[in-house]
Amino acid sequence: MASKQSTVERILDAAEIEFGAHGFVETSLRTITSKAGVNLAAVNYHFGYKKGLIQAVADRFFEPLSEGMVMRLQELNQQQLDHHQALVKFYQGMMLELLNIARRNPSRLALFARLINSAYSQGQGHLRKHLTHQYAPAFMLLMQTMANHMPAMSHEQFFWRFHHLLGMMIFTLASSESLTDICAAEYDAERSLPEVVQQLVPVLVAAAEAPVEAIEKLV
Amino acid sequence: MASKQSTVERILDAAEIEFGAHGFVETSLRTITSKAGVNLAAVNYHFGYKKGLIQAVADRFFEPLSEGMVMRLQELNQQQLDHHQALVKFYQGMMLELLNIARRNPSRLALFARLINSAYSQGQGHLRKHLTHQYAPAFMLLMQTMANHMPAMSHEQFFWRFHHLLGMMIFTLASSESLTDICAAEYDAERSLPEVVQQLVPVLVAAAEAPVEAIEKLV
DNA sequence: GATAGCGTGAAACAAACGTTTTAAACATTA
DNA sequence: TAATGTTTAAAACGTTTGTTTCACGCTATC
Repeated sequence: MASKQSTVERILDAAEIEFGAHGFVETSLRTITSKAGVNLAAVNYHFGYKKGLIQAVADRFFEPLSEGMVMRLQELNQQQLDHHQALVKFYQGMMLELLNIARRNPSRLALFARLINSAYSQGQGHLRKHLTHQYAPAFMLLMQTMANHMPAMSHEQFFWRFHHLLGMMIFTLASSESLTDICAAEYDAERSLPEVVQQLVPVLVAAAEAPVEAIEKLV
Repeated sequence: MASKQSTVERILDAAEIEFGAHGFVETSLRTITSKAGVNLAAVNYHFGYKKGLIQAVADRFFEPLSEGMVMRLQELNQQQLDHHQALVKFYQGMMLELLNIARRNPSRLALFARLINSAYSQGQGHLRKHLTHQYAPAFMLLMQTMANHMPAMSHEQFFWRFHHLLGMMIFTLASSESLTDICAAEYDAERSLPEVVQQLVPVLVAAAEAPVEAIEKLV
C-alpha cells in the first residue's frame, strides 16, 4: 500500500480514471472509493456531494490546461507568422498541451471529452457556466487568437465554427480507445495516442480556414 | 387520450424523446412508460430488457436513415460532378436526410448523436457491431462514395478522417439545443435547426478535402 | 359458450445508489 | 496530560433502479 498521497488525492486520481472510462453517472462512489482504497464516506466528507467531486476533478484538469495554453498563446502571439502557420502552431500547441496532461493518466483525455460533452448537454448548463467563468481569461485569449488567424467572419459565425472544431476534437478524444482498437484490428496499425492526436491538426486547420457561407434556409 | 397507436409505438415514441433529451442511463423506464401512458411491465414484456428497447429505438431510427441515404447516394453516383461538387452534394444530402428524420421529432438528432457516441464508447462495442452489421450495405456505399471524392489516401487515413468528420457532426447535433440557446442569448440570433445543420456543410467539405499528412511522432 | 393464449394492471422483488449517522482513531494545541 | 478539531471506519437510511410475479380482462378458435 503505497499510500503516501493524501485521501483527497487518492480519490481524485481514482475518480479521474473511472469517470473517464465510464462516465459520471455510470461510475458509483463505491467503485471510486474502493479503487482509491479509502472509505466511502470520505467523498461526502471532503467534497460534500458527488457533484462536488466532479467539479473538483474538472478543476484539477482545467487549471494546468488553462495555464499551459495561456503560455503557449502568449508565445504564439509574439511570433510573426502568417495566418496559416499560426493556425498550425495553434492547434499543434493545443494537442501537445492535451498530450502533456494525458501523460500522467491517458484516460484524462476521455475525461476531458466527457466534461465538454456534459457542459454542452441540455440541463447541465451550470457546468459550462462554471468553466467559462472560472477560466474566462484563458478562454478569451484562446478565442481571440484563433479568430485572428481565421477568415473574416461575424462573431456568431465564429461561434459556430469554434464549436464545430471543438466537436471534432472532443469526439476523437472520447473515442480514441475504441478507434485505435478498430484501427489495429482492421488495418494492422497500432496507433499511439500522440499519433492519433497529431493527425487532427491538418484537419482542424482546414476546417478553420473553410470559407464562410451565408446562412440560408436549406429547405 | 388519443391512444390509436399501439403500446409498442407509444413506448418507442416516448423513449425516443426521453433518451434523446437525457441519455440512456439517466432515463428510467418509469418515466418512459409514464409519459407513454402504458404500464411499466410493458417494456419488459415487449422488449425483454432495457437494452432491447434501446436497440429497437436505434433500429427505428437507422432503418429509414439508411434507406434514404442509399437512395441519395445512388442518385449522386449517377450524376457527373467534379469531386468538390460531389462532396457538397453528399453532405447536403446527409443533412437533409437527418432533418427529414428530425421532422417528426426534433430530439431524434440528439438521439442519433447519443447512439453514435455510445457505439464508440469503450465497453459498448456491441452496439457499434450491431449497427455496422445490420446496415453494412448502406454503410459501405456511404464510405465508398465519400472516399471517391476525397483526396487520395490510404484506407487507414480515410478511416481516421471519416471519424473526424463524424465527430464534428455528432457534437453539433448533440449540442444543438444548448448552442442555439447560447447563440440567441449572446448574439440575438434565433437559429433554427435547418440553419444550424446547413452551416456544417462547407466546414465538413473543407475538412474532407484537407491535405493528407504522413503520420509522424509529434514529440 | 367454454377455453386457450396474449396483453395489461398493480404490486412486489432484490440490488444499487447517494447520503447520513455514529463511534472510534488520529493529530494538534494548550 | 487533557482537550479539541479532524479524518476514518462501519453500518444503516431512504430512494430509485430494472426486473419479476401473478391475477385479471380480452379476443379468437373450436
